[in-house]
Order: sequence, then structure tokens, then C-alpha cells
Amino acid sequence: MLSQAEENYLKEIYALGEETQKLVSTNSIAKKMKTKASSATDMLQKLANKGLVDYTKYKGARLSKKGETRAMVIVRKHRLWETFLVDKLGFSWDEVHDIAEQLEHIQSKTLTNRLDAFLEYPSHDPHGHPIPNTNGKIVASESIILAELKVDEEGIVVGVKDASDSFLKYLNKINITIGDTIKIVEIEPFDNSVTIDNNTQQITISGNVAKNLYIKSE
Amino acid sequence: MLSQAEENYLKEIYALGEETQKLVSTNSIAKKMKTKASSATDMLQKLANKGLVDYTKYKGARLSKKGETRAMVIVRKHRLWETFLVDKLGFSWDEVHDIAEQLEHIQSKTLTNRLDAFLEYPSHDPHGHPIPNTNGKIVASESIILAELKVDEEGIVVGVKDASDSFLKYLNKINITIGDTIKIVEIEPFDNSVTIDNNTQQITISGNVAKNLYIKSE
DNA sequence: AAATATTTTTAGTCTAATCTAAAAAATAGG
DNA sequence: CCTATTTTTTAGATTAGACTAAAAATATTT
Ligand SMILES: [Mn+2]
Ligand SMILES: [Mn+2]
Ligand SMILES: [Mn+2]
Ligand SMILES: [Mn+2]
Repeated sequence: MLSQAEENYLKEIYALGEETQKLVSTNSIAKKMKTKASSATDMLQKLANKGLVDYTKYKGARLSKKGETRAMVIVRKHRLWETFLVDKLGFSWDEVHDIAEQLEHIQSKTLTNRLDAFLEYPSHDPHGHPIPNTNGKIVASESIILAELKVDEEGIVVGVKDASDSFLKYLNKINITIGDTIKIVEIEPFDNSVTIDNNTQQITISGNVAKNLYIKSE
Repeated sequence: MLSQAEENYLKEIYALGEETQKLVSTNSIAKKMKTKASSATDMLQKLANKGLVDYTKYKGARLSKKGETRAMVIVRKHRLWETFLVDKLGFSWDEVHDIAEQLEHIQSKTLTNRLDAFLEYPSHDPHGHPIPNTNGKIVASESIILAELKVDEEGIVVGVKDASDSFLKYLNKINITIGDTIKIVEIEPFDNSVTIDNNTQQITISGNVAKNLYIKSE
């Protein structure tokens, strides 16, 4: 059995690996975990000893097959619980992360699968992130980021890349949410800001925001 | 914030205190927690330092007002989650304890209260144990134990005192569950075993079993 | 390619929670 | 009421996970 600390590391190493596709650095892990680099090194050595990460001193780490399997279980639980909190208990998408951060460590396969059934096998969590199935498989989604759309193109918001509190609260403020249909009105080449129209309003968002919205083009 | 270990100790000290009404011994705590007496002593000292228990060396401990408040929150969460697992996810009453043992440590007042609302403010958990309200208050129930009934008296099973796996599984086997109406057919003075009739069957249970069933007499 | 800066690892310390072994206090039985 | 037994506490060790400071490796600049 893995400790909560080990599980949290595995999950973040997974997330960082997905983002960059290459070896994950000690520093990036430390930053994500809000610990010091020396602590991250300690943990990498431990996880390497347990065969959960492939790790070369000074070079970086990636999840082993075994580690990825474990990570996917945690991601699955995290996203199922987030879905539960929003769909059944009426939380909003910017309130659920910290609670799911705890709930993801509950150990009971049966519980996870019954929760899945209770939620009617959701494919995505409240942030539009795919929920791995019992076997840890994720159904590949064909979404792109909003920043890739051209003027006059249209698409539906299907998720956020950054699910941080501040970003979600910002989206709440400017009234953009999953399911919105968005049309590109103008792209400012100077700073890559994008003016969009979501039927009820026309607003301009920064290039950074445009890079953190997943869109399904029609 | 309390650690999971501290929370578990508080909860068990509460439970032992309820049973016996007097000071709780180091040994009894150690036994409940499945640790050694020396570990229990360490924890008692720590909890005493934090003002959560009143503890006198070699004499025993009881929860302070502050400690009881904390304990009640944990008991409330434990019982709400058990109710969730049975009512919403279809677990049976003998499967939920270990999972609730983990879920009771999730920190979020909002979550607890929304769960309570989602379950429609249950007054008792699947074992018939009262669920403390937001203020940690328990509504006193006027149930008695089956062993106190006399021949020909009748009552409804409203809960179990012992909620251990083995006892619950035994009750499943002999087909007794909460809500059953039971009539005392005979009491054997030699060993206090009791023959009961629950409408569908007539069976004899040991005195020990009779002491672990809560009954509401009509 | 040397010097400087950054990243990563190691060495050593700390705290929480556990354990074993031994000492101290309380209790029970003759 | 004294001795034997049981209970409880203390002392000292261990493990996980964090930290700081210093050393070692790697990367970046002149
Ligand atoms: Mn977590
Ligand atoms: Mn999410
Ligand atoms: Mn617990
Ligand atoms: Mn219960």
C-alpha cells in the first residue's frame, strides 16, 4: 500500500509527464508538491526503489508502467469525486479540487466502481478532464485549444487546461463555462489576445487564457 | 488541525467513555486502537497537552469539552458516510465500516453539511446509531436492549450495540435486521438465551446477542 | 574553455507515530 | 499489610517525510 504522500507524488509526476512528454525534473516536482528539491529527491529515490518511477540521478524521472497504473487509479478517483461533488452535492467547479485531493486517497476498489455507477459512468470531470476507466484507460478526446482557432471559426468549450482556482473564478466572472459555443471575432497579433463571441456577449481574452481552454471544433 | 491518528484516538476515547461512563484506561484505548499501551500513553500525553483530554497519570482519561466537540464531528462524519454508502451506493451494513473509517477524516465542513442535506438529514446510520447534528448534539433515543424485554413483550429492532463485522454477518445469517418486529417467546434462565419470533421465524439467540440489539418497545 | 549560475543530490536534523524493554505505580490475594 | 501480579509510564530506537546547509553535477555566459 502506498502512503498519501507517495500517491500525491505519483499523480503529479504523471501530470507533469503528460504536459511535457519528456523526463520530469526534480525541481518541477518540488514546485508542484510545494516542497523542497531535496524532499523530491528523497521521494524519487523511494519510488524508484519500489519500481514506480524510472529515475536517473541528475537526469530526471518518468513513471514506470507500474507507476502509471497506480497514478491512473488516483486520477480516476480524483475526477470521479469531483464529479460527485458537483453533480450530486451542488458544489461549483472551483470549489472541488481540495476536497478531491483528500478523497482520491480513499482505498476501496468497490467504492470507486460503485461511485462510478452511481454517477452513471461519467466520461469527463467538471473541468472537462477525461476520467480513466477501471483499467486506467483514457478515451482520447479530439479537442484543441482555443488559441488554435482562426478568425470566424467556431467551437464548443469542452474543458480547461488550467483548473486552478483563480482561472476558474475568472471564467465564472466573464461568464464562460463548459458547453458554451464560441466564435472567434478577432485575433490581435501583437499579444495574441482573442476577441470571442459566445452568443450572449463579445469579450476579449488574453492569449494565455486562449491557451487554457479546450475546444471541440464543429 | 488534528492528524488522522489523533482523530482516531479521540473517537475511540469517546466511544469507550460512552460505554463505561467512567475514566478510560490506557490499556482499553490501546486495545481499541490495536497499538501498545506505551503508544496510547504517548498519545494521551499529547492530547492532554492540546487540551483535548483530561488525563491523570496512572488514573485514566476522559475527553475535555473541547475534545468531545472534536470527537462528535468525527462521529457525525463517520455515520453520515456510512449512510451514504448504504443508501446511495448500495453497500450492505456489514461492508461500510472500514471505508467510513477513512472517509471520516475528510476535512470540509461544507462537504459534511451538503452530504447531510443530500441524504435528507438522516437521524441514524445503517447500524441504528444516532447521527450528531451540526452542533454535535445527539437526539436521545429511548431504546432499550433486547435482553431487558420480558416474555411476551414486543418491540422493533432499531439498532445494534456491537457493529462488528462478525455480529452483522451473524444477523444477516439469522435474518434479523433493523425494523424487524420481535416478540419474546421464552427466556432460558440458565444461560439467558432468548427465543424470539420476528413474524417470519422463531429462533433462539444467546444472551450476548440479546444484549447487543437495541429495541424500541411499543 | 573557464567562470559563473543553476539544479540536483547528500548529509544531518526534526517531528509524529509507532515499537520493545525496563522501571514505576497501582491492585489483588493471602 | 505485604508480596505478587497487572497496569502504566518512561527510555530509547525506528521509520516516513519534511527541512537546511553544503557539496556535486550540469547548464549557461562570457
Ligand atoms: Mn491528494
Ligand atoms: Mn478536475
Ligand atoms: Mn478513522
Ligand atoms: Mn455505524
